[in-house]
Amino acid sequence: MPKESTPVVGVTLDRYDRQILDILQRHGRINNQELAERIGLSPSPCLRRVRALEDSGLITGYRALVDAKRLGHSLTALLHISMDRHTPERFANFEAKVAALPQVQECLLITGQEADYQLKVVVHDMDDYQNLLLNQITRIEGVTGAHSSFVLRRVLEHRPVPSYSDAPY
Amino acid sequence: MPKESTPVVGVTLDRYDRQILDILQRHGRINNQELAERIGLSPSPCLRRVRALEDSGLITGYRALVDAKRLGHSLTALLHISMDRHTPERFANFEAKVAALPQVQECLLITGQEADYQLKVVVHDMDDYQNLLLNQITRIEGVTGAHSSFVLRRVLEHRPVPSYSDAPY
DNA sequence: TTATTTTTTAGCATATAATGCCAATCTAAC
DNA sequence: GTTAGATTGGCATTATATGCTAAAAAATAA
Repeated sequence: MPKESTPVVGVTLDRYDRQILDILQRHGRINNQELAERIGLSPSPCLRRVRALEDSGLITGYRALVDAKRLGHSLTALLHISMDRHTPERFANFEAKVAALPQVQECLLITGQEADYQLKVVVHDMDDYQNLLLNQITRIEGVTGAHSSFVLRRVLEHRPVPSYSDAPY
Repeated sequence: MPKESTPVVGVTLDRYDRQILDILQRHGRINNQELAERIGLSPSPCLRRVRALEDSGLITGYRALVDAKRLGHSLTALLHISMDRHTPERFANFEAKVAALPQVQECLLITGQEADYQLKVVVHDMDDYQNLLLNQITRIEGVTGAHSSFVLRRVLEHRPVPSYSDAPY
């Protein structure tokens, strides 16, 4: 085990792996040759490491980012949802209904007395939002409350998860 | 303009473009040949369209997704921050300070009386969180309040932005 | 420290994919 | 229908990914 390696849950990363993760989180479609150059390895071991990170499940996928506003979705909202009862059935049903709504970008189960879920939704305009909220979301069984915040500006988004080396231990 | 096209702010998309956007948002590293097959075009026009979507700014980038938990970040929190004054200087300073913290995955300026910003942060454990909150974030000039929610489970994440055709108009 | 084992690498050959070009096809307007 | 413009498919070329092997590096044991 190299001295610079980082033992984590089932994975051991050295500085090459950390660099790969960092670069791919910023430039997900970089080709293997340039990635290899940037981390200071030749292409073949570099590719082997990328494949290993994918196979290990540490890299879970790749996504293109699109400009939602330019696609016509000018409104992004955070929706905090409260449920009446905290039973697995209630939750499972809610989650299935929400998963069927393409406007829902994200759904997190969270702690807190004010809400059980936070949804992030994108819609065309306020009319669409009202329709989504009143006709879709609040009609899901068990939903007792909904509180909306609107995103005025996206200051930071899609930032890389820190490598362990960023942490102060 | 083809009959199936979708006029948006400065962009006109037909079904091929919409399919490309949808597929690349799910499989950001798919190769051009397979992408071309899936949308029913030959590779060369397919690639030309992808480049056009990138050049137009509709596709803003690509990201690898990593499993934060397996990287040692077992705690994800949503942090709602209130500011004393809503001046550009206050905001700019806060945003710069927050951008320097690698644990901050996302920072959104939002509406609402309870908070001005929502941060999404990932940390190793509750000790780290406490340290981040008390020693870093609440010490930023102008921060008057912070309220934390913790993410219990990620139900949905990184979903594709709906193509316009998903909308009911 | 030195010898031995194990792991990882670089380089090359081969397979696969991306890119640029052009004739043919399709679309939209007249 | 006819024409003008845009888009496509196929091909040649260039670039990249992948698999293999010998060499190098790292880890382990003596």
